[in-house]
Amino acid sequence: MYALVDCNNFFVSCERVFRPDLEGKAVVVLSNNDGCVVSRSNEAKAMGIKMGTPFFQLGKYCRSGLLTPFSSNYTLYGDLSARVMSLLAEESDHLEIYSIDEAFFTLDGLTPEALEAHCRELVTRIRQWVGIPVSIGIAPTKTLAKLASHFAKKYKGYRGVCLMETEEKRRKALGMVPLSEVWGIGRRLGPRLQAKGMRTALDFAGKSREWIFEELHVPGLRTWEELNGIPAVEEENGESRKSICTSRSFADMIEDFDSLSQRVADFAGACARKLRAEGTLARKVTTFIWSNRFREDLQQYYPSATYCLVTASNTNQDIISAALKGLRTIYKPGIRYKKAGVTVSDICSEEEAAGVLFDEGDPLIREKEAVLSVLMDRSRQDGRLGELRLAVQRGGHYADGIRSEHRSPLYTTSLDQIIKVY
DNA sequence: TCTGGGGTCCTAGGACCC
DNA sequence: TCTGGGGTCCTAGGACCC
Repeated sequence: MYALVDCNNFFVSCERVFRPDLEGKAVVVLSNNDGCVVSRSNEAKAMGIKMGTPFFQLGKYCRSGLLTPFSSNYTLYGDLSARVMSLLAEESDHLEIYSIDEAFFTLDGLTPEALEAHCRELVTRIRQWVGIPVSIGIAPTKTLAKLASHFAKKYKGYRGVCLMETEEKRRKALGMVPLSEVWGIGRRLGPRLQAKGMRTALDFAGKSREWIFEELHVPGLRTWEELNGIPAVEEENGESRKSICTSRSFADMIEDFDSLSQRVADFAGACARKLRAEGTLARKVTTFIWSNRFREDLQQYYPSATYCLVTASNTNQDIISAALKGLRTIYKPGIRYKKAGVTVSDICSEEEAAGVLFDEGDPLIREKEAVLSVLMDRSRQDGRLGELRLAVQRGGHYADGIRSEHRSPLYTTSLDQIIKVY
């Protein structure tokens, strides 16, 4: 049996940990740039505020005090997530962290009832020790466990834990769930299947294997098997990411090459830093720039360019210069750009990168550049020095210049704040 | 005025090989 | 005049997830 732990309204719950006065009130957390709603309290959901609503449309609620908005504070959410996950790690045999607010785990040698009792205890403990409300679903496959956790969240009677262990419960649950709420059926597939007369997850699970494969191929068949109690979703090997992306929308549109290249250099620098942090290197660097897709009156343009390094690297110099080469090939004057980003891919470990046959670089220079990148990392962390960076970079935090007008303090990770709180 | 960011997997089609 | 068969690898685009 798989258990799925899902933190309820996670970002909002994180903000409430340090603002208990907001319990029972309508609260939303906004995306970067204070762009749109990405997390809602139950009260905000009840007001009819949808996921993804542009924040500027909620001005009337905020001004009248009916709604409290927060800019996103990922340092805070990451820290509280780590606390929840470490608690779960202590209490389970095999924990698979699926996202910032979700994790699967198994427990060997327990009856379903004992597992359910254990999960009830966990719900209580996580609420007491970390302050975050969670729901847990237990079922024979991950997709069913996800469904069970939705039930646990939706119906108070479950007291946070829904066990779906029998065939009877499975069929009953599937019959109640609209198809589009199933894990793996998204906003395209849902309507498409509905048009074919399917309404609930049970309708879908009742189709023949052949029909599903013909219509939906491998991914659809996986979902179908999972709903029918056959495990088909593998664990993701979280060890090595296959790509790393850093991108931002700008508060204002950018037209000139120099400003854009400063941003791209900073995004590339952030990608290089993320590579160094996990001890990997990349061979491909993709630069992309986007015009403003909401401004139909302006010319649209969404180009990207990939530059392949001869030798995999994670130094600021290599990644930034590759990203700028890409930018030069796609930049077109006269377009007003709203967003840009850099993705590094074809990622390998240091051992794999070493011993390349046709290595064109000078090893001594590479060594020096690697040392310089490490010094740049340190200069960012150590406020005394000021930030050491390449002249082409804009500097400061790469997220500077985007709106963040409702940000909460770094309650758990800034020493000043920790002293205030305690 | 203001509309997010970061991932994964699969498939089809093209380029290339012998 | 007539022009095969069987592979692999890469990429772009589309679907999904949080």
